[in-house]
Amino acid sequence: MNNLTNFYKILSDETRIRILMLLKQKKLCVCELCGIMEESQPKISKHLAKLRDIGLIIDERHQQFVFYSLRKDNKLYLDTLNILVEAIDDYPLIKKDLEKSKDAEKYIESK
Amino acid sequence: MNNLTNFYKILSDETRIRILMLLKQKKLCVCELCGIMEESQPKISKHLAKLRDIGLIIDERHQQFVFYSLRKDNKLYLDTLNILVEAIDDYPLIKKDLEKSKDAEKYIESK
DNA sequence: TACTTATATGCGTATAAAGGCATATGATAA
DNA sequence: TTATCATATGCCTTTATACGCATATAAGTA
Repeated sequence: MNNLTNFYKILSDETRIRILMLLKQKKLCVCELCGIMEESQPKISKHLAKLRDIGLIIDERHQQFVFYSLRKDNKLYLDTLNILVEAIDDYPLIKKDLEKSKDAEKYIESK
Repeated sequence: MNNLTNFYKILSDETRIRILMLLKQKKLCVCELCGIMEESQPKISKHLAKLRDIGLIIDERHQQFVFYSLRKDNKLYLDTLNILVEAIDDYPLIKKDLEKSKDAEKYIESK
C-alpha cells in the first residue's frame, strides 16, 4: 500500500498542492513557478522532483527551460485532484496563484 | 491551508487508511479494530485519536467499549474516501480486513 | 474493596521530511 | 572560452511522526 500512502504524503504539503493546482491549468517551467509562487528555486525544484518521482507530473526540456505538466494516466490521482479543485475557493493563496499564472511568461527573464 | 494538508497527512498512513475503510462499512470498537487488524491496542488508539482530532471520526462510549464511526459532514473528506474505496481491489490487506469485519463481534472478549 | 477488561496516554528512540545555503550541471550567448 | 541564466542536488539543521513499552484512567464484576 506504499504507493497509496506515498501519494497522500505527497499531497500533504502546501507547496506541492499549489504546484499541482497550477499544473492542472497549464504547463509551466521552473522559473515561472518560482515567480508565481514567490518561492526559492531550490525549494520548487525539490518539490517538482518528488512529484515527478511518484509519477504525478512529467518534465520536458525546451532549450534552457524545463517545463512540467500533469500526467493523466492514474485514475485515483486524477479523481483525487479533481475533488481538491472543487475546494480551492476556500484557499485564497491558490486562487492568487492561478490568477498570476495567466501572466506566467513574464517570469521568464528573456521576455 | 493546514486543514487541507493535515487531512492528506492523516491519509498518508497505512494503519489509518485501514481503519477508515473499516469504519466506512460500520461502527467498530477499539478491541474489534485491534482484532481485525492484528495490531496493538496502543497503536490503534493513537491512530484513532488522530482521526478524531481532525474530525474524520467520532467516538461514543457504550459501557466499557468505545465505538468509533465515520463522520459524514465534510464533502472533501467523504469524496476523497469514496475515490479511495474504488481502488481497494488493489489492496488485499484491506479486502481481508473488510472480510474479517463481518465477524467483528468475536473480538469482544465477553462474547 | 480488589480484580479484570477496555481504552488512553506519556516517554524514549528511530526515522523521515522540509528548507536554507552553497554548489554542480546544462544550455545559451558574447 | 568565459560569462550568464536555468535547473538540480548535496549537506546541514530543525521539526515532526510512528511505534514500543509502561502506565494511567474508566467501567464492570466478584
